[in-house]
Amino acid sequence: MEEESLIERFDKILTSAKIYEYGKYPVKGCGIWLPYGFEIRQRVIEIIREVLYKTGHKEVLLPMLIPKDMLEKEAKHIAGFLEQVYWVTKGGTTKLDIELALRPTSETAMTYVFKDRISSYRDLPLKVFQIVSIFRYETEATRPMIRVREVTTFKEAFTFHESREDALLQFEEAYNAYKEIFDRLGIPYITPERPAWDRFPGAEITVTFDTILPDGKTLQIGSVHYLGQSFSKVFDAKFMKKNGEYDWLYMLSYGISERAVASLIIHYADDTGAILLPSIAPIQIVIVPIYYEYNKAEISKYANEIKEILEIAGYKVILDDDPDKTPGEKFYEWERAGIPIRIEVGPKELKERKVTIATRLRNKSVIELDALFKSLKSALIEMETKLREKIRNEMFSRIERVKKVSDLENIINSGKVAMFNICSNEECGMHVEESVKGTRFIGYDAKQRIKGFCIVCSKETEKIGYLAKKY
RNA sequence: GGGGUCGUAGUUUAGCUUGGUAGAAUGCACGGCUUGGGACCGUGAGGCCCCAGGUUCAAAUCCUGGCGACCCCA
Repeated sequence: MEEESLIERFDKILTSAKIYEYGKYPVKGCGIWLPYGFEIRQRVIEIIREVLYKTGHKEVLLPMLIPKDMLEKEAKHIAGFLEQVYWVTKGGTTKLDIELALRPTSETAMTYVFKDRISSYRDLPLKVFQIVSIFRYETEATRPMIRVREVTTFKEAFTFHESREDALLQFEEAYNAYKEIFDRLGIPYITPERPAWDRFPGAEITVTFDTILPDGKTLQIGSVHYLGQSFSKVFDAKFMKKNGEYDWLYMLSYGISERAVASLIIHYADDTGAILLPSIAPIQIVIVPIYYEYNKAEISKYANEIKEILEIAGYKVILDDDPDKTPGEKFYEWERAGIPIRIEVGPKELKERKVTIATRLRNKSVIELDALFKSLKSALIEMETKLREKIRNEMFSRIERVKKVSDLENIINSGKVAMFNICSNEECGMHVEESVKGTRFIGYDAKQRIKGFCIVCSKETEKIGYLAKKY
């Protein structure tokens, strides 16, 4: 029998935990967020928003339709997207004079809108973002949540600056904001700076956040682009400097999509299903009462009592008192959904004023009701730290240091990402990429420096590069 | 973009080779009995067999095209 692929496994979790439905709605590359998945998505968005608000970004909302001439202004940009744009060509039966694109990304619309709202350096810097659907007619194989034609959750930020230096300072800030977001989400990552041939169309610098999935393939979960003046020049987006001269705006754009949710679910899972970090889980605790006919009322009362005190303490808790399901069935159901803590209360607990606490990692203990808060707190903290550390260690163990080009293939084939010294000569990067089929030179580590010699040309270098298979 | 595998009930699937309009498990509804790790018994609903053509007296089954899913390769 064929081994189950990572994507099939992922899809099963999405389905069995009732997070997301994919492959059923009759439009290729479109998924359905189910209520529970929507809540997880909301939690992720909440964290993204919080970090962006905190760092001075304002939220806006622009139209989804972009006129053809607007989208086509920046030549490299449109060239990069040409084959992936959905076009609205008719209104009813009337053919449109100017065709409208469903936004594949919003650089052009943002530049158009904000050029008239910025007239002086005093208006700068300006930092905005929106969370919207974007559309890309993917020609490659689509995949649930990680390669879709309607990206339903695209957080795209745009910033405008008076100088390259100022924009590059913001680049650092954006990088740090993204670090904070992914750190809080518990998604480990590497941050390569993309080689010239693999940059975002229209960008001068592209740094991405990539996570390495359990099969050794990387998934890009975030990106930061320095756009320079490429968009502001074609839209003639000028501002007046302090000295009275005009200059075009310097711009950045950076994005995160629902791939953040996907990587969470892929990283945090076991054979039973999803495992959610207590800090992310929409529901942290589920109470399962175990009652018999003779004591149903008492158990129910006890369970409700516990629920109330947990709610007052600020936990997100539900009581599953469905009389038609057995406790065992509930155990499995909530474990599949990834709820961190389950509390079981039955006659034994009632009699001694105790509760049973079971974690998603299947540690069970019986404790006094009086000790509930203390035990819960430590159980949640322990889960949170242990899980995060485990996932982080697992991801970094999928990176292998390589010294020779001839070793690359073995490393890649063993399901790992290769890491090596490499110089900034583009040809060396291309050579690495071509040395193992199906791989991409994903770039030069944006931060990490190690003294060594270029894996290709042996020139002395401090740069670190990565070769990987990509999703 | 190229190749492979596949598409039957909400889900997982049998049937396809050798044509005769479909069976199961699970889920769902109702009733009963139950409840400490996916209980059990009974009853019931649920299928344009992915779509469109073609071959045939007859197509889930054979042929062609399309749509969609998964995998591998560029």
